[in-house]
Amino acid sequence: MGGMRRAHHPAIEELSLPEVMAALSDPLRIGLVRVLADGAERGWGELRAPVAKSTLSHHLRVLRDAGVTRTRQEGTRCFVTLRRQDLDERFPGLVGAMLGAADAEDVGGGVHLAPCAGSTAACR
Amino acid sequence: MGGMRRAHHPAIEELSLPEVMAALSDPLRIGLVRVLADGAERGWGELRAPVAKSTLSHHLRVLRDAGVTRTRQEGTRCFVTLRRQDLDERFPGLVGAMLGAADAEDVGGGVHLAPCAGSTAACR
DNA sequence: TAGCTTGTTCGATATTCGACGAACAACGAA
DNA sequence: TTCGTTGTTCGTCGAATATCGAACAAGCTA
Repeated sequence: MGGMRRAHHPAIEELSLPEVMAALSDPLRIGLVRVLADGAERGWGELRAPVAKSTLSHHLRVLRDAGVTRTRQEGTRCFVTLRRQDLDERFPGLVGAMLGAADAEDVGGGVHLAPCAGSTAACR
Repeated sequence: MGGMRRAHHPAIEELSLPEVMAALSDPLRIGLVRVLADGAERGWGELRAPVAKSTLSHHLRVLRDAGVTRTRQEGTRCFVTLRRQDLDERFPGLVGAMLGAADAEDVGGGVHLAPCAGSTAACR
């Protein structure tokens, strides 16, 4: 894909509380985190949100730079996961509390997974 | 004091997760919340932060508008409290987790209380 | 090699945010 | 009434953010 020379993923000790809070203060990004909350790895293209492709890319970058998600590249496509364990280690309970509140009021409900034409392993 | 016609305090049901997260994503504001974390009401003038008075007022307004703090006016001065109970009711565990993380890395350490020349009831 | 797919990056806007000093308003005190 | 105190609001600036469409780059595929 594009100029993604190598996505930077901050180490656990580099996670910054204000930066993580800021990353989690946008409805769309909260929606993305909710979609990833079950711990499963999701394909970039599986993610659906009511914004342009470049905007979605931007938000995923903010989450990645803050250390909230991890992006793995395989061939020409990307897979995203929530860094739940790292976050819980550094900021115990924070993500869980945020997710609980977000679910309760359906924050970022516009984000969801592609209808995933229920075939075999196509949807991972 | 100034044009503060009537500070608006959102009701519990009006609290917005993204807005609260945003309010808690600034180091200085996190510092203010930490200072108020013991539940005690603090005088505005007691609060010390390495910014201009107008900037401090701005940050306190952001916290108030988001529903994080409550401001009470008595005569010519203001008293601020953390709306811990309301926040916990709406977003269980969120503030606690944030405070735990903030304490661990001393986020907003530049904010503190005035040396409070240890007299009688002068402090509060 | 030529083309297709998949994300990223590049401008270009429009908006918001943090910070400051100065002016202002409300209240108590002299 | 005239001050002094206490915060808020205003106007301004530079930096950051959200969004979009277009261009681009890296890897499959034909």
